[in-house]
Amino acid sequence: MPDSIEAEPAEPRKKRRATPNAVLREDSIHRITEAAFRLFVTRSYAATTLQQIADEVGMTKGAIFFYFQSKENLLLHLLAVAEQSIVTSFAQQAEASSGSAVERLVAFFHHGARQGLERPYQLLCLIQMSIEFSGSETEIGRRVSAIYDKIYGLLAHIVEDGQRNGDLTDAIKPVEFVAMVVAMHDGMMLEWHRRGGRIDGRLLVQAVRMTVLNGVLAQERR
Amino acid sequence: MPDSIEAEPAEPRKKRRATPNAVLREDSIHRITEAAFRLFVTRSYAATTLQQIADEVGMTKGAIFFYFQSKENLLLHLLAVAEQSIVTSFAQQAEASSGSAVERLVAFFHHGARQGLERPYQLLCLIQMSIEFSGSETEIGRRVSAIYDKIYGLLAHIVEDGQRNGDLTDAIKPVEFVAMVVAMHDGMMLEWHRRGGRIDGRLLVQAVRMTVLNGVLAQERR
Amino acid sequence: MPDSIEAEPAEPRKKRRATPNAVLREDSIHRITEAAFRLFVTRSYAATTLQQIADEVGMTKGAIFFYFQSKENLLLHLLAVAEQSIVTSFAQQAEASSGSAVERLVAFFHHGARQGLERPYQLLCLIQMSIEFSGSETEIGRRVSAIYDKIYGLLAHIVEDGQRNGDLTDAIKPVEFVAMVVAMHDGMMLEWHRRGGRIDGRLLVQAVRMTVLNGVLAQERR
Amino acid sequence: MPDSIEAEPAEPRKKRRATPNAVLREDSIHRITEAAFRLFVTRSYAATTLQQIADEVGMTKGAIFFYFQSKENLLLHLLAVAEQSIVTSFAQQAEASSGSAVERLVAFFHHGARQGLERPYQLLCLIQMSIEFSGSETEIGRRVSAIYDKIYGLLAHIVEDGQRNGDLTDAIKPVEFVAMVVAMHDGMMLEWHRRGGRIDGRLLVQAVRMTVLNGVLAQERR
DNA sequence: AATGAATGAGCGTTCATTCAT
DNA sequence: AATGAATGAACGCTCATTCAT
Repeated sequence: MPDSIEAEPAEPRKKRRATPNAVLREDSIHRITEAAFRLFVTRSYAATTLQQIADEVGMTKGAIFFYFQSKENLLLHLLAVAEQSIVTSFAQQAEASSGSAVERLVAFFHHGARQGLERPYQLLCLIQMSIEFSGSETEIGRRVSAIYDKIYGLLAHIVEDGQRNGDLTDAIKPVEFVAMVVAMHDGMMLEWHRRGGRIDGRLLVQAVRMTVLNGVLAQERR
Repeated sequence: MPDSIEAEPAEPRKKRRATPNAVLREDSIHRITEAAFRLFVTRSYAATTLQQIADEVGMTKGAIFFYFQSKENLLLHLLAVAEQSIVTSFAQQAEASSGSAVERLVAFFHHGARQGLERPYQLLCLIQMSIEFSGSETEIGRRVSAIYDKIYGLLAHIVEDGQRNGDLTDAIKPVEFVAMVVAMHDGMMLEWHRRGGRIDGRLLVQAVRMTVLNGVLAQERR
Repeated sequence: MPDSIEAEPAEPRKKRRATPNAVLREDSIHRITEAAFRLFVTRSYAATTLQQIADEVGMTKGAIFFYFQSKENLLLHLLAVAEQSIVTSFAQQAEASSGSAVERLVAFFHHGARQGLERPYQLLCLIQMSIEFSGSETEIGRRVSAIYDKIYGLLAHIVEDGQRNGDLTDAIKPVEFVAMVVAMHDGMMLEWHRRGGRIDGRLLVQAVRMTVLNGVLAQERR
Repeated sequence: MPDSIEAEPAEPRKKRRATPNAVLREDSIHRITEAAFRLFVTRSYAATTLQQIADEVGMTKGAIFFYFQSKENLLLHLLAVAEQSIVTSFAQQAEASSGSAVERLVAFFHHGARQGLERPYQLLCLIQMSIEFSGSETEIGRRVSAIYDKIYGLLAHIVEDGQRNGDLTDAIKPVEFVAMVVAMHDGMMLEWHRRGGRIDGRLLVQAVRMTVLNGVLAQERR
């Protein structure tokens, strides 16, 4: 049950006993969430209708409004879920790690790759919305920005450490370094999605990792 | 007049010489095209209304229908323009080039960067639509795929040359190599757009180019 | 417990004595009734949702359906309550009265004023619904008309008596006389409600009563 | 053409020549306005759907949105029209009048009665909305309040004059006096509407006027 | 006695599109 | 060459209503 970790939408007015109702509730929320992740990623938020989501899960639009109070709120829920299972979990891992900066950067790519394979739509949802709402002064725009700022912050920390220790080349300034790392990470995910599975995700990750570490020049030419 | 090269929409009812009318016509098409590029990129195709485009250029929706016969057709026109000024021009340059594979790959990044700076919305439009319509079985989806296949083909050619010559490491298979190059290129553009100008485009390009060439490891650690 | 005299909705499944349950039942019905009176008057029937009523009394919509079987039925209940406490009580009083026609007309205004002060929403509900459903061929429309016909009948009786006895001027025909009395009575209540308490109800009643009795011309000008 | 005096909704973006289009425009606006007046009065604003209005005028809902941008805006337009043809015209008349206070009060009733006979739905719309939105903190609520305040002001002026001159009894305070006049005026209109034409409007007006002037007591009883 | 889940009809609104002028 | 009027399908959303528990 990878998704809907700690789903927190629309608290019911009263206590939540472990009744069949509570189970039904969690299940419905989970199914709507899953369907929304997939559709928002494959057709964009604006082009996805609630009817499509409802059809997918075999409910009516009304059911979606019962659990989430609006389309926007549904997306905000998805963002919270995705942030939790992707960003937060990486943050915890990065904090706990005692590896070098390079190891932690590689871990970032691996973490992304693993998430991308296990719950591709969560990661892609984050990326997709960061494009669809980039710079938009809506609540969603602000939420997405906040999530990305968190990622930037985590990576900046690692990069500064690495440059201080001499693990990473000083030739690139931290801000651009971080931007580049995110660019490669997101670009990789999008390219994988664009190819619609007609490319081996693992090989792509490997290619990106090798390139980031060593560059593309053949050994002898350096 | 960088945009609207080879505008082919809405044949005028009578053949026209370079009358004032024809000039007005070109100008109207050009203005609509520019506005559409910008809006489709910043708000996505689905979320942009023809009214917004019409407002932007001071015309009515009817005028857009007069020149382009549908919203979809307008986007197809944008794709043709973008393909022309970005892909085709790169193809010609790559063909003419006598440099090494690495030099030609670097040229790809530089070409993208130059386009990104000169007409950011054209390049971003291509990328954005490749996401918004990835895998969609519409005419637009097919058109976008065709353009990307063209890019993949051009790059594959360069990479194979490079690996044959020993310019590029053999450690990565051509398909994934190309995917990686496109991923980095597009990721870079998106990250630049995401930051909304709060990052220096030139520095970002430089960071990506250096990393692609040499990797991130400090010299002594290799 | 002024409201909900003769509550007749939703017969309980089993005959109940005055058990705690029956008390709870009466209390719930009473609270729903009160809230509905207030909301139907202040926001109109059409614009009031059952959710708003439910929120007001701290129950769920389901509870309302348990006691009253539909929104329409809830309003019919309100009308019955209002008719009982306003029209019927006035009828009894008018019947028992041995005063002159004028005294009984004044009593009508005073009765209305007293009801208006004690349970303003019941009286206003009647008036409001007579406007909202005037001439509508629904059950509610017919119910409201019946209530008003009862009022017209009572007043017509008094007026005819008064004109026969010479208490009231013959210059006005009974039907229009009654219409005028009701118009003034209801208009007064509405004006008081429109002013939202920013006017002294007692002074307004006094002004209307004096005018109805003596007119507005200063004594010496008559 | 009683309604739509100076209709000012949705200014077209460009110049308005006296083309057939402009005529069409005025006609469509006029027909929608008329239908809306009637339906909002007979079924209330909340209970009237735009579909009903569209059906009435043989257009689609979209046409209503083309001219008025929302249901609320349509009502605001109605209020502006009604204010113009009822309140403003009375204000001009009252200003120009050189009669006594009593004559001007009678003129108020006659003005209302004439409006009520010529364009009953405009006057009733004002009254109806003053009930439906009384005290509501919406734009409509504020607009309606402003209109009523204007009426209160006009009448207060007349009453104060009258009491100063001794035309009107001093026994009633101006504020309550005005409230009473409005109450009788509106109550009369509502009663007439409530009876749905089953009563002679002229006789009702006469009854109210006589009562207001002389009261209901027979001459000899005073 | 009352709830929470879910429905379905219909609402106000949007928007690509058509067409007479 | 371009507009303004109008459409119709579909959208996000609301709400009275049903029902198992």
